[in-house]
Amino acid sequence: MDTTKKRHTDNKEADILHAAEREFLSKGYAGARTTAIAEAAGVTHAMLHYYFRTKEQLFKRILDEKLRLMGQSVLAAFGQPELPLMARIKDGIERHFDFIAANPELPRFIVNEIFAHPERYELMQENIRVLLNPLQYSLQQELDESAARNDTEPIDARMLLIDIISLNVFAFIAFPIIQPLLGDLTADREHFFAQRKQENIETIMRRLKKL
Amino acid sequence: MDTTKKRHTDNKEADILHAAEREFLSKGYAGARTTAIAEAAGVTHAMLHYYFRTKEQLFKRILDEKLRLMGQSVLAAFGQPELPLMARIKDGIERHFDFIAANPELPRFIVNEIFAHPERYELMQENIRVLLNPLQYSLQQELDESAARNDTEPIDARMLLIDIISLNVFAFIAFPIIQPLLGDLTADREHFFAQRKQENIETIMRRLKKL
DNA sequence: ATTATCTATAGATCTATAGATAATGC
DNA sequence: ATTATCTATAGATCTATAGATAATGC
Repeated sequence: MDTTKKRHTDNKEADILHAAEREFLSKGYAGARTTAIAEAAGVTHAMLHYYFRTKEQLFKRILDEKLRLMGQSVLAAFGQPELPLMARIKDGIERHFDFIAANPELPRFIVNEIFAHPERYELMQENIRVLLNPLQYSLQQELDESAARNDTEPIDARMLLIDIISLNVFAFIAFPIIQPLLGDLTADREHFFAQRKQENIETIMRRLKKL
Repeated sequence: MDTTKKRHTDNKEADILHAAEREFLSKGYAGARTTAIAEAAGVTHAMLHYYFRTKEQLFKRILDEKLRLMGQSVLAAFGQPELPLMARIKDGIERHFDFIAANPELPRFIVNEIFAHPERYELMQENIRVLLNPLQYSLQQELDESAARNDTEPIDARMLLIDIISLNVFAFIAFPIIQPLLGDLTADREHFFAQRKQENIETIMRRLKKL
């Protein structure tokens, strides 16, 4: 029947997970329907509870996976130790931007669900901290050394990362709002985001530049 | 009974609107319950439908008001025509930041509900465009003149506004995510956001500075 | 024997309305 | 007479499970 998007495998558990991901990412926990997930997965509704027991447990599987993915994306983006500092940061901005561009629903999903239920986040916090702390410290050390050499402006590595993530993420999150307001600028979606990427690099490079 | 947060007025319609705002802003449309709104407003559930007919209509009242408020906040922030360009932009960043700080739930709410149902946005689009277009054009003109005098770097006004809004909004949206990761930095919430405000001003001023 | 799947339905909400009653404004 | 309010309930979902049946692996 539906050979279009979600061609079902012979693995119903995987089909359910895949359908659940799409449903939860687009509708959020409260808006998602287990019946819709079952239908999209091409299984009867009872199967969903057979494999995952409850809606909450199925959701937790998806959320945890996405949290880990989000943390790793930051790590992967900036973990190019062979490059000199400024090139490494520029490269990191691009990699992180590309990751968000490939997963534009992710930030909204995570931000919302953690806001709605902060307790869902508790178990993952430590994992993500362990993942990101080394990056934070090594980046801070490099920034300090570079500033000591008068190559760049001194800055807190955490503030720099928030700057980068803010610039990279927000345009994707807010696109449905700004698109109708900026018709011509956003008419070509690809081109608009290519411009945003360059703008973000330029903004951060200037933030670090010694004047 | 509950003299704490939502002391009810003698105006039940206003009480319902007030309770609906809190419920919708914190839970979103899908997560909000009309029974919870009625209870918080101290009215019987049927009154909600008497005044607003449906959940959707009540929601639309809140969403439209918030959309208008969000648009006006940008206009109000940057509409200080007596100041020279750079001072005006710096002042605008601060005003806009303070508005978000006073309404930290607003961006998430708007962004989510428009994403979930873009059609809800259609009627308001034109209003907001009319509101913001003059700002965009006058700002662009000033930026062009300033760049022509070699005082600042040339930039598209829309890109600059996206930069500012990204930086100002994202830390509030993502606070529940980053707080546990940056324990010491975010321990004092007020202080953290005061730092963010200065960081955003610095970043944008440097973006515009002629090197 | 165990695992996977289906049908049918319980039980819990949630939105919405019908219809009666009380309050209010001429 | 009109507007505001309450009680009671219809009707629609939605999650979850019970229990039967089919498929699978030794």
